Amino acid sequence: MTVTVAAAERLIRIGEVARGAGVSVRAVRYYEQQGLLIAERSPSGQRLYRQDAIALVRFFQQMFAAGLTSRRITELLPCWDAGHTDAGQRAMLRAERERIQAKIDDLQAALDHLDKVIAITDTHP
Amino acid sequence: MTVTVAAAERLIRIGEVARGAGVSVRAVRYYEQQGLLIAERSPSGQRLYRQDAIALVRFFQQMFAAGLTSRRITELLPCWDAGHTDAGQRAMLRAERERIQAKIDDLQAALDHLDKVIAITDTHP
DNA sequence: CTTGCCTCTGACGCTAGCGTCAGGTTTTAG
DNA sequence: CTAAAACCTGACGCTAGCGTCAGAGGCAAG
Repeated sequence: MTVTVAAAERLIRIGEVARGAGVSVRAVRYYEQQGLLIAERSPSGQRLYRQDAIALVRFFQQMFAAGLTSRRITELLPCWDAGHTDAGQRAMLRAERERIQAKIDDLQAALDHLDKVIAITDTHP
Repeated sequence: MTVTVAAAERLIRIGEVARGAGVSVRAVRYYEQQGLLIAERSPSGQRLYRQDAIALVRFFQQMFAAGLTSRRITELLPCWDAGHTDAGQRAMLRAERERIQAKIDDLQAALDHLDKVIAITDTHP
């Protein structure tokens, strides 16, 4: 039989989350407003986060950079921190994966294009 | 001695440009407003383009997808269709190149991240 | 001539992820 | 105790690449 002793995790405030993840405080509040990041509240109303919130915010940034909306991220969060995933969510994961791959290909093509221009302008000053 | 006979190029109207490049008519007008695409005008005021305008619009789309603004594209256009490039423009070209490469790397990291999640949700339904 | 499609010039709307003030409370350092 | 720093809730602003409607003119076909 296993006894779980809750290891009284140290909670951090919004400023620490923001600095830790390299975003603004405003951004973190925005994530909460969008339902991405639920925070506990201190008696006085201040937001309290667990340390892994920092990693989570970094993850949000990465997904934003990949072109996902906050809406999509909320829909996919269950795949992330819970074991529960239904068929629809797995399909969405794959769809986003394909979108990102296509975007990478587009960017690579643009890069090749630019490189050709650079080669011309360098040999042809 | 060479005599150049101007091969009376057939000019096309905005609709044909838009359909050819797969964008909206509104988009083409917007490009003109941003100084990306200069058009002749018919006596009645309609825009007239050369056929290579289609390829140019496709190029704009590619650069937009790569994260360049219309402003940047106008600044870099001289590198493109003229032989004239100064040091500043070549530096900007390289800077944009680096931005795109960094973006590709970020997207690849996001893709790898998503793939790990997909692997977990697939083996762990 | 008129029907129907294309084009024109404004000009306002939209989205998404925040930035940025305003005005007030809370926590912390000295 | 007090001042600074951090936090709170609204709420408006911003950017960029268009979408979209309004109202009016242009152009080939039948």
